[in-house]
Amino acid sequence: MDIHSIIESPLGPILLIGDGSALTRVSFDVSGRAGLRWEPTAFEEVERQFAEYFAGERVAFDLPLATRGTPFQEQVWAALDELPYGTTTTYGALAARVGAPRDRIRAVGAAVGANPLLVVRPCHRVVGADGSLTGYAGGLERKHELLTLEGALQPQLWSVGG
Amino acid sequence: MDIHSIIESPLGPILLIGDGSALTRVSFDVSGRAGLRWEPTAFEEVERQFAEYFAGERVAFDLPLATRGTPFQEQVWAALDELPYGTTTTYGALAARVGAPRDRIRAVGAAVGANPLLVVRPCHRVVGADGSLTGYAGGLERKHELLTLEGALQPQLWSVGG
DNA sequence: GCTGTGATGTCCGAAAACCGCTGACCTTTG
DNA sequence: CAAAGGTCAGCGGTTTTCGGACATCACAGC
Repeated sequence: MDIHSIIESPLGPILLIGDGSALTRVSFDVSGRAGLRWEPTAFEEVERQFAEYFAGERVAFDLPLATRGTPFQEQVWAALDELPYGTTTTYGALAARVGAPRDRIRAVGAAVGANPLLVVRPCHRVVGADGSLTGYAGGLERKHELLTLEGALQPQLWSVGG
Repeated sequence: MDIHSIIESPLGPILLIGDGSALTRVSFDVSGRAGLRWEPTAFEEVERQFAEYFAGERVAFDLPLATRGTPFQEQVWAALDELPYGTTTTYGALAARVGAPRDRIRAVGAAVGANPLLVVRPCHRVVGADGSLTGYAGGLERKHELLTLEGALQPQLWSVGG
């Protein structure tokens, strides 16, 4: 049975789920934790790193992670892990990075959308080809706030995210 | 990763599979153990009880079991566990026992056929309405020998089994 | 008796339908 | 001309649907 905890953040409560030795999910949707054991003490290190991140004092997470996806998803997620703090890239550039032809871009988008580790695995750093914030599991508003925190948004883009 | 072993019996080699704490499969088909760790010492107690059973000195197994099936299958398998040594029942009677109407008898047969724990979970004690041995994952001959060992076969039925 | 046949429930695998955090193109609009 | 909005192609994943296979049994016909 997996364990979970909920921590507070400037963007609202965050649900953390783990398998006892690694983090398996990070979500802004705190529902859907049926059958999980409540064990907040197991997430103290995670909570500390999140606090530092939201304070602008941490640019990368250093935590044991364990996620499971299809080979294609794992490939895309691995590429996500290499996006530096404070930068953005496009779905098209990400596709090129994993060697996917132009016609698989949308599949890449779906894989990004399936990312189970919000914030920690920075899928929020992927934007549309024209710089627009196209989608985010935690809501576009949170994507906007995360990128603002990281200083990745150009002023003129603020109006685009509208 | 699951573990396995193979033991010898009067009916030929038997494949045992376990999850480390319970028995998950017993089969006369020793193929299909790819990716399983060979760990015979973990099955010493199982082997002992099998030896006693085949020597006619044991009428019931007492082992930790762990099998997974659909709710319907679990229901049928639970009924199997209550069939006493040396007796037989019919698919129809078994169906009635789990509260299944006449029209589900064939489904009960399929569930019996999906039993992953041969011998231990005595699916060999289920015969046709007319006493014929209709089917067995280990082959009808072995079903016949098991029932003979248990003294459950009437002399006139020998000819039925062929 | 022996054989053939039909009425059914469950399960599995294959196939198909459907949905997405896209991007390029085209049309419309001001 | 620029910007906004609609359309569409193409792919991976997930869910749904569908068809067939059965460790049956009763009955009819021979």
